[in-house]
Amino acid sequence: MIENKTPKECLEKLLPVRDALDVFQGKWKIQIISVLIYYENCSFKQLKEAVKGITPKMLSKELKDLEVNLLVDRIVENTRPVSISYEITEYGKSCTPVIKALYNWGDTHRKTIIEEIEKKK
Amino acid sequence: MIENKTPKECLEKLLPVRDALDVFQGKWKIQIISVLIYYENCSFKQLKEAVKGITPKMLSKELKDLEVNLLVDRIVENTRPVSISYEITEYGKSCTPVIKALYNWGDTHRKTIIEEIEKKK
DNA sequence: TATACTAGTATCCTCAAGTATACTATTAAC
DNA sequence: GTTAATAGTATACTTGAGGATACTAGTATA
Repeated sequence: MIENKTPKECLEKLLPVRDALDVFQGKWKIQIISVLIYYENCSFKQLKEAVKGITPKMLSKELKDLEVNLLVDRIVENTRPVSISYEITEYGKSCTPVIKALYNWGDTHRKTIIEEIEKKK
Repeated sequence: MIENKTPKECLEKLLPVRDALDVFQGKWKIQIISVLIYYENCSFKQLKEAVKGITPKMLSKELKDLEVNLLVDRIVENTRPVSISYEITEYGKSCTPVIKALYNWGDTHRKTIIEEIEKKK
């Protein structure tokens, strides 16, 4: 432990991280946001297909959570039949750096793990 | 949905994100890594205090997971009594951009939420 | 009228994450 | 030999995330 670093400062650095983790908690939210940033908007069905393995129940629940946090809009268009689309909000797009960081790390991590396995052979 | 964007490309962009999420899953790992990046190394007790709310059982389990993923080292020093410290590995430091992105987002998010509440008054 | 598609909801279930609390081994200091 | 500190482990429990499956409402189309 480095002595000039204080528990107080450590806690202060941790608080915003905890806030972010609260919002992104779980297996699906970041994935849904990623897909919506990629496509800008898409239907329930398209989301369900893009986020592999998610059940309609979870997708529905997670979308509601994301709406509450102002990251996603649910748009009902008055066509016939009504078409519903989910859009990333401007605010939702602010998640891009988080997703990019996760992408880069995940990409490197996969390569690192493969290297480790090769070494052990 | 933007037509020139393909489900295939979308999936490719999502895969590394999923890999990262797998490793960071849960309420505690990112927080532990954050603290260890801040302090570089610290004892079990210091970690327990820095990561507010974590129980020794969870901390112990999460540290083992992080060791398996090569992000953290458990160092036993042959002093008397033996002192044990947890260190972030060089590889573990590669999480820094992820944590910074989460920090920045969480910081902004808190301000955004406060603004929203003010608006509604 | 029957079939099919979209956008979900309803129900039941499992399991792992996380909590609460107590306890242990080792050593030091008094 | 008693108290205290560190580094955990043990046990019992709860809860919610997530999974599996089936179902519904609304509309279109053949």
